[in-house]
Amino acid sequence: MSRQYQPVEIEPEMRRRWVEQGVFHASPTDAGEPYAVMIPPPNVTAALHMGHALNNTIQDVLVRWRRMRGFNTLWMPGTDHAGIATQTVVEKRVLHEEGKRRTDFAREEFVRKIEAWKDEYEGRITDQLKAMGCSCDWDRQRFTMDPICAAAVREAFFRLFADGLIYRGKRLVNWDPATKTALADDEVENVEVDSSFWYLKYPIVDDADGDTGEFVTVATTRPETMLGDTAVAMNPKDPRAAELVGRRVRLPIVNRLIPIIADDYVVLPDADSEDAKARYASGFLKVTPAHDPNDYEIGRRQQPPLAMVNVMAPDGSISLDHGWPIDEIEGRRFDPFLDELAGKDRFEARKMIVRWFERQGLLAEIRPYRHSVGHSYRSHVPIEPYLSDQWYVKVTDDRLAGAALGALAPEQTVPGACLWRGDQEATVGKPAKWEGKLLFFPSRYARTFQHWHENIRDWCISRQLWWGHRIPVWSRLEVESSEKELLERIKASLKPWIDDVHIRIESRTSEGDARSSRGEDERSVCDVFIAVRCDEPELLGKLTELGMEQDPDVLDTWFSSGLWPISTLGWPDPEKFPDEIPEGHALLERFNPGSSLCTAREIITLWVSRMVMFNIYFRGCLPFEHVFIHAMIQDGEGQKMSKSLGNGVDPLDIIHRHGSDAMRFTLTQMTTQTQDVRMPVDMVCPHTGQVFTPKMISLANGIKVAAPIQESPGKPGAKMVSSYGIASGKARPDEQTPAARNTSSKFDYGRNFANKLWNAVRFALGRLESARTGAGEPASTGFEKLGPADRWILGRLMATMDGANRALEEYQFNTYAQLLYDFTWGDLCDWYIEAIKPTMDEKPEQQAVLAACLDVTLRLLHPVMPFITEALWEKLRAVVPERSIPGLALPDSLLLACAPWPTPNPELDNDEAQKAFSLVREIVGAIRQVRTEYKVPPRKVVTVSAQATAAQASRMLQVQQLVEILAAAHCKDVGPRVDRPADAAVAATGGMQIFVHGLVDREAEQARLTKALEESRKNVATLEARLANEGYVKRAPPHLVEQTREQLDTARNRLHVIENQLARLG
RNA sequence: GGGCGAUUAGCUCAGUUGGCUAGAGCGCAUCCCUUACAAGGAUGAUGUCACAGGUUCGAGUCCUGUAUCGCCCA
Repeated sequence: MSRQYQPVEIEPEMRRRWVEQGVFHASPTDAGEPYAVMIPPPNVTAALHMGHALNNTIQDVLVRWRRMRGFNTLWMPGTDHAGIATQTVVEKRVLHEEGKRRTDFAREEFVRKIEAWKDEYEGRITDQLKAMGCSCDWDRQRFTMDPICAAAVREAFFRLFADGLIYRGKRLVNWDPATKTALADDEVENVEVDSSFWYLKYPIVDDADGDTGEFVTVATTRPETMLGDTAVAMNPKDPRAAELVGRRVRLPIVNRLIPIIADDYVVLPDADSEDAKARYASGFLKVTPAHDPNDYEIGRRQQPPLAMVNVMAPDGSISLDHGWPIDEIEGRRFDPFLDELAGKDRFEARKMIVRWFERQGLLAEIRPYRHSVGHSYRSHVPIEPYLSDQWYVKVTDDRLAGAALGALAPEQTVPGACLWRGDQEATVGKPAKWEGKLLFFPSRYARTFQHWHENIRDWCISRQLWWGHRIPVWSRLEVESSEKELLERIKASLKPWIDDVHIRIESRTSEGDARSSRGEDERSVCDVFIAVRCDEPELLGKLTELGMEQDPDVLDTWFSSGLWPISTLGWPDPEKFPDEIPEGHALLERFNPGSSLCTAREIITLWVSRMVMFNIYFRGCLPFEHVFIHAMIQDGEGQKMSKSLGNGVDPLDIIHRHGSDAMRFTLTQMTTQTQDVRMPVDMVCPHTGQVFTPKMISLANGIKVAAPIQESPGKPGAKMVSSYGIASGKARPDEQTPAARNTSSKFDYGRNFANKLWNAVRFALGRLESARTGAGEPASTGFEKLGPADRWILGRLMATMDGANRALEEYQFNTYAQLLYDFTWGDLCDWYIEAIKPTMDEKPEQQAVLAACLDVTLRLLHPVMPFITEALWEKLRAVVPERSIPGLALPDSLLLACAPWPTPNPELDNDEAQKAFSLVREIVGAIRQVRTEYKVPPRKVVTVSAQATAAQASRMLQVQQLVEILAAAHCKDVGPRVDRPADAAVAATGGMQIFVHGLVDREAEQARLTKALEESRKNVATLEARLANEGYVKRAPPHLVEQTREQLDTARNRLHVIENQLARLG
């Protein structure tokens, strides 16, 4: 064994063994209670960073722990296609490298490019996870767009469609004009923006449509949308309302006559209000139902509903071709200025319109205003509320959001809010098996979950993208006098597939449809929608034959990831995939419902919610019962590490320098109940190997990142590319300027620990081996002879086992790591091994205790440090084949990864032994202090004697040998009549006085004792004050008062000793 | 605007029903390459626990308010 732990020398070999033995492969027929964890599928836009390393380390700790405990454990791996994110990344790359846009390619051709990207990154991500030691069932790896997952998506869509939970709606969506797609509410980021309120004057007209010379002044932050105004609203409480409501204004430029209406939503102006909106309000609100969600609602509240006029093209430019009323266009009553506006970008149009109003004398005022504006999380341009046809899932239905609320554990549910009242159909009075079973760790996140579902809105699932699951709906516009006949006709032609299609016919007369105003024969035009659940070519051919076209849009990525816990197991029909899932339905039945989900908090709404709703709806059970929400890893600047920012650290960089176990241990130790860990990142110069802090730059959005190109700190003129440079595409590494790896000194913690463990085992095995070859005595003899140190370490071992179990049970990962660290380093290495060094060769029972300690330590550490423990396990087995000791069964196993998790035996924890060893530590500490202060060389044995009562002396005698070993001392006399030799320094403990002989520096002694005296006096005073407090003595728990009294006795004793000694010196 | 969280040693962070004379790692100081480990050992120094009130015999911990920072939702 090498003197230093070298991770590279063992990690690949250990990985090979696990795979060879099939340790990670779960079979539904295996024994044991099932334990299933579904990986949050990393998206394939980029490689993993430290946040993913944390996420997966935690999962692996849980999974390996359960596996060792005998659970039938499945950890399902896979990746997510991440529709918009991946498509955007590839679009950028293609534009950069080929100078071409997506639209320069055929759809299939471009999708193939994205697939190639996906293959590359799926491979890289898998390699990263494997390098980390993740014990996923790699035989079952899935991808959200592979055939198995695609089948689940089609089935889910089909069922929701058939059940009326998917509908098509012309609604205001969050439209991203840059990527030309709709976004879900949670894909919109709100950003504070400096803008203005513009005050526009609209002329009031009389009954003959002539201007009256009066005006109303509307206040708006978005003047460009005025083209789509269809009303001006006032608060009914506004004193001016009585006179104005019901009259009309002429919309400038457009010359549309629009009514003044009343609606409570309008804010009353109040110059002194605390509410900024009231300070800026004019009392008149321009109502643009097609371009503002609030106006949309106002429009719907009116009777009859207000007209909706869409004034923009999908790219955000002003357009008359996307829902402008046909009669207005034909009538051409508007100002010629409108022709100039057409085709202009919305922000350009804003400026032009403001100037136009100014020229016409219709601009009353401009006031600067700061407010938050929704931006696309992907393209970062402002969102345009936009009227368009989209598919929605009716998640507001009680069967979806309601069920999610019902799943939440009652003890984590805040009462009083609207709650799930039970599924009347399914459960006749009895709660479903999933009700009240969902628990969050830490519990406060249950509230985020609850709040989300109480305020949820229908989920827009269509995305105008090429990369994703194509919406499985075929449609055609039909002209038919009878819907019934139409339905029969279609049914007849699709007869062979009638179970796999669901036909819906919608008349085009639905309210709010702009097309209805074009004067088509309303009663005869209808949309035929056919949802298809299979992908049989004949059926699809038939649909084409019927003139049907498949919806060009794809589904929101979260639709497929919402199905992840069941799609990966083959739902709805695993038997269709005998190659991938030879077990058929058994797999799904065994591992769904699942067990634990580990994720970050921003995913609660995006993903956790949808998995819960879908799993309950489709399978009648939960996807998992526990949700553990872990920290977000930030960079040194306190910014979230993210794939898109490119400020992440590649786990492979850390593994390269520190080893996988070191990384895992450090991350686990960082995982506390509070959130967000800051990780300052350094760079490693590829030219010199030096570690340095990189030069940072600020991006336009204020984010700080490492500059793309960095100078070598050690080699003048030499340069390198930072990981941000690579991720952003701003620099590309070559031979002269290679890529630099990142590192962080945080991981030294784990690396040092791994090295400590390595050396402890290396030393112990060396000694055990030589002992074996000599005597060959069975390990389990001589247990009646166990000394205080042996009994003490066994007690500590039991406490550590117990604590580790409890910590893992409660998802307290840092506690688990800390307990093992303290035991291994503090107890085992610093004290026990040091204590037995001189004696263990002669004592088989001591050898056995040591071997048992090593065995248990390796088992307990395995979930967090799988590589090093597996490697050491092999060596331990070779030297000590039988490691059980009386009271502690430690069954052997070829591989540690599937060795049984040990059970603590309280009988091995002995209070007396703990006390005895405390005494050792106290005396040894006191002697070491004296040694240090007198600069006694470490190896030099000092002579000590002690003045002690008979009882103390007797206790001292029992541990005398340990004291001698650990303090490098020779104990001469202990007893009541032992006096301080003239040349001795005094080490005062709570109980007795210890004299360290041969140290004659009187002044040093005096200084030392004076200092100790002060400390001691302070201590006594504190304790006396506490006991002098009547309230404390009367009301504090008696055992605490008793304890304080004991402490005071000890402290006084010590004080007297010091006083005496000082007096004698003097 | 609503919600959640953070503020503890120079740095990064623990501190689970109030009992603390507030801890760890790194860093710092002194000594030691003692045949497990210098990625190590021994010893030591370092804190108005953000601020202001309150409850209590007792508050880093509970309550109220303030400030600063972060995240989520509208």
